[in-house]
Amino acid sequence: MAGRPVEGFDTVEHRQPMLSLDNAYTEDELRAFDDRVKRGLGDAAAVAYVAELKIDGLSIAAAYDEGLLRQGVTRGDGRRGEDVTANVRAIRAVPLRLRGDAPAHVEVRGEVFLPRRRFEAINQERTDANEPVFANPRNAAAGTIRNLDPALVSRRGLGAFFYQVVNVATRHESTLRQLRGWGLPVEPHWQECADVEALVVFCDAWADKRRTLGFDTDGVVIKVADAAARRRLGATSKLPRWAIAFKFPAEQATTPLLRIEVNVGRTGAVTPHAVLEPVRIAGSMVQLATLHNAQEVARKDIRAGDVVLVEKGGDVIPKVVKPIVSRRARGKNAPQPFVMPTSCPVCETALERPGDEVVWRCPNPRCPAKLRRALEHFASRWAMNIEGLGEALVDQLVDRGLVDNPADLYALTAPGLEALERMGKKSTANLLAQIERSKKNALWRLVYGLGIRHVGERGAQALARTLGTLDRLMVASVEKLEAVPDIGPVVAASVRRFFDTPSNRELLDRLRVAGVNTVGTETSDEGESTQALAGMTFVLTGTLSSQSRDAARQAIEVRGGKVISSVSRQTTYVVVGADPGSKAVRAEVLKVPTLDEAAFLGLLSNL
DNA sequence: TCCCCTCGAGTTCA
DNA sequence: CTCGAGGGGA
Repeated sequence: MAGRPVEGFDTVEHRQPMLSLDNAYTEDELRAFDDRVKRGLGDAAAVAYVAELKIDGLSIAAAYDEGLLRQGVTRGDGRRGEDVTANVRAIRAVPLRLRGDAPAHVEVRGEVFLPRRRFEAINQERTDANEPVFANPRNAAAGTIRNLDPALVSRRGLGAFFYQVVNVATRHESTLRQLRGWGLPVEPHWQECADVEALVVFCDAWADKRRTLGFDTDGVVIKVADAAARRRLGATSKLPRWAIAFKFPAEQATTPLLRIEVNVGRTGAVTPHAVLEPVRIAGSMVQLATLHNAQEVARKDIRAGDVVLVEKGGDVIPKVVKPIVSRRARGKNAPQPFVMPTSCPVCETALERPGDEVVWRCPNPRCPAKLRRALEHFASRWAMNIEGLGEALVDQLVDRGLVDNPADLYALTAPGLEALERMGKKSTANLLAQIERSKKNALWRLVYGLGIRHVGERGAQALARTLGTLDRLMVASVEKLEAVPDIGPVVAASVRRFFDTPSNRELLDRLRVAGVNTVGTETSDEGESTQALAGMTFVLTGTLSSQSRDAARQAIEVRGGKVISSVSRQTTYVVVGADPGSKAVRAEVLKVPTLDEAAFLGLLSNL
């Protein structure tokens, strides 16, 4: 849709062509530009520049007569653009009337963009309405500005930043101040750089910092600061010689997919992931990316040996977007479609896929991979919370045959542990103390730690709270289990099956003998405190500076509130920290009230 | 039976 | 964080 001429807009010739800029992709190219500028000016002294963030939107020219917005034109091909005046008027960020001492006739240029939050919200709405989503904020902004309905443009919530006054040559810094004085928005992070070294520092810093901004930037626009120097440098037929665009390294990259491997999870789920030729994306080297399941691999037709497009969006977790089919080898060496293995990569048991599920699983209860994952889960923070028992240690314990199931952890001894790599006296003592401490955990932690299918933290809490003791849980009939709040037929059957399995009963007997708590509940957190947040549900997103997410969660829970993981219309508040994710957007779409950190702390303290 | 709200499970890099 | 799917109310 972007780029295609839309019927209904007049074509307008720019009085001054809107030039594009030369690009620099590396520090070296930046220095080369500096050298050209110095040569052009005929002296080797340091040249001062102004660096501005390059907004990833669409360029626009706005003409004001007697201070009133007369016309808005898109960049088009640089010589002629489309008259989109009605839509530009509908952008709140663009003033209809200039303030202060604006000249009688003035044309300003800037960039119209869609803030990321609005972009996400609009795509969410489009998803809900079963409409195609926009690929990125720039396309969405372009689509919006070329839409024929100004009311819709207004609703979309476009932003704008201005950076140029046509035919007025002052020092760039004064131009920006002037624009602001007239009431036009100016991107505030621009900076004067005394020389090319300062430029390099600026570009480098913003390559990362830009992610904290609410809008997309794709680089830094660099201009010679001094107006007289700019005039002397002039322009080629297409490009000014006094400016350049430094482009940030992309958030996407293409890289060869070396091979597809499969992983075995705690539940036996076998999931494929891509092993990539390491590639730098958004500041870190990416080497692995999950492919979720065989269906997904087939749907995207991703093959080992393909060159693939990988991205790391707002999210941290990289994903394979698609194969670059045009770069796929042909003939004898052509990559072959991925074939899901039929047996477990670790224990070679034939994989099973129940009914119409998507996920293949290893059914072997003694599969070493499952055992490792199960032990890690048992020891994890939200289960038995045994600090120091992580992946590396679990591997050693299993490899040496010291641990075959969670009960074996309680039989570990100091000499046995000290024989392991990186386990001195101190680490050993700490670990044994942690294991000892875990015996006093609340019952629900044990129930959760067992890793019963479909029983997560909440399910475990419901079961422990309602049934009270492990003995009652173990013998509870399916009917009795279904009577537990939030437990339905699937979970009930899964619990029953777990406790009907002899090896599991044996495991529990051994845990009991070892002294692991099978009756009590967590120290009561009701009664003592106020229940000021009773009946309220909260969703947390982003990072809070005052406390960890767990602490925030506890703070809510001791006051009787509930913390849930996804936003719905029923959610009371969404607490938005720094760098929030999609939940903040969903809150906006669903019109759920949000609290910033200060408001959240205020709520907690005012009780 | 449908739909909305939740929960469970798997996941990357430094 | 996201996806898929279970639970439960309408």
